[in-house]
Amino acid sequence: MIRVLIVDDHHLFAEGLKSMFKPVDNITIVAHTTNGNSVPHILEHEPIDVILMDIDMPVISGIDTMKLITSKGFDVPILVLTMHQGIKQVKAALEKGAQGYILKDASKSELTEAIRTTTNRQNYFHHKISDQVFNYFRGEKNTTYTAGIDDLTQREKEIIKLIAEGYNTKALADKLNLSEHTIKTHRRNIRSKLKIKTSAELIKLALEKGII
Amino acid sequence: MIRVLIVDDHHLFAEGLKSMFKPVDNITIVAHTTNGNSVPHILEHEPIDVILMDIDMPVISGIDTMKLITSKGFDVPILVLTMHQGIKQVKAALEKGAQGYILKDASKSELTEAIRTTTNRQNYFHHKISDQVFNYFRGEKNTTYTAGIDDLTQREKEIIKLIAEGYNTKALADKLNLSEHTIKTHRRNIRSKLKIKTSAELIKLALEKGII
DNA sequence: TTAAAAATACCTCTAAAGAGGTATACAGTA
DNA sequence: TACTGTATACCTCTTTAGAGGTATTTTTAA
Repeated sequence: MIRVLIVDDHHLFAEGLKSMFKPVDNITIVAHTTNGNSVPHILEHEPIDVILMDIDMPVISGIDTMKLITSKGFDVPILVLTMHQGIKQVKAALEKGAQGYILKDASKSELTEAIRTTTNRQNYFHHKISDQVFNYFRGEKNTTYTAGIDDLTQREKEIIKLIAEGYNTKALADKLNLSEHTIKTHRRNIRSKLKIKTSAELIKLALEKGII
Repeated sequence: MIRVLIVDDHHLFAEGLKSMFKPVDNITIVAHTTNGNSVPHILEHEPIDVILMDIDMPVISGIDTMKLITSKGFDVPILVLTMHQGIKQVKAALEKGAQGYILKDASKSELTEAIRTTTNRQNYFHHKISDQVFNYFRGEKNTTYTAGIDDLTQREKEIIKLIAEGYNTKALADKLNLSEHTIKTHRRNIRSKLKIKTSAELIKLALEKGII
């Protein structure tokens, strides 16, 4: 019997899945949480074969939850189950070690197959996803997309967070007790590292990549 | 036995609900469609006590589906079941004659109660919704920081998406074949509606609230 | 301990955003 | 019909961001 943990803020969805799987499917939902932060605790007390992970959740995102799980030393295959089919989310999930990616408009049989496949440490990608990934890598020279994000310093990340809150250069200088020149230099370095031109782009990237 | 029709583009969600209700609940999902346009046909051939209606669907929206149902002369109570808790969607649903409104993060018992209540032609509103409606009619400034988001027009949302991609005013004007003046006006209206000052804030809000 | 990385700071200049105003055309609705 | 919301467009003005330099101090890692 495959023991599944669901991490999803939508109760109904989780309850629905719980009811959907019968003993004959050899799949059972043993736990459900709406808060990714509680996942390590669950993993300590309950044997879990695979995690069904939503991405878009209020307290902590699925991506961050995956980071948390890895940092705590757990090694459980994660099947991302979400509505989002954006290439950026897919990529972020892959980078954080997701074993599979399936959309919420999939059928039961597809989900069953996905759970079985990922539990066995094999990759599963819904056809809608794999098509996108294929096209993406076909159109991309080199994956410079994440390039730079890991180069960001703590100070730079701190500034990004404040920019997202609406701080401008002057306000940042006041807040951090720095000169506006310094802030400008930081902002320039950030733009340069991430290869973007506007703060709007910056915040989008930062949110998608979990910098914020 | 309450006979339910689900209109939702997410297969898994519908299948989950189908499995969730047991005979003892006195509720049964007799039909499921992902396309609102097929609802009249289903209603002609199948006795339905209540419709579970999603709002955000690709071919035809839940709101438009409700209009369609009414225009064809059908009189079936509709329980809106969606992720959106924006006052605008709630308002639109109410205007189109929805009997109830419940969110996808509700529990099974809440959904069961909602189905029973709406089937009996009584209104059901999830507490998160009724709170919002109450505040709205009291004329309160949206203390929940969803302020203004539901007031955004399609054009404004389109522009927000492009801003997040790094388009500046001039690039937007080119892309949308508008004058820079028009773009500036749109940007100003967006900032005004969302009560923010920078594009960075805008994108953060937009991503968090699912506008993008 | 020295070299590299990070954080700090200053300079000039142009491009863009933001804040204020007003106004017309058009669609849908009461 | 009149009203409302939306989209469109133009005007001026100030503030901010962005792009290009260079350079010092502090921290961290080799």
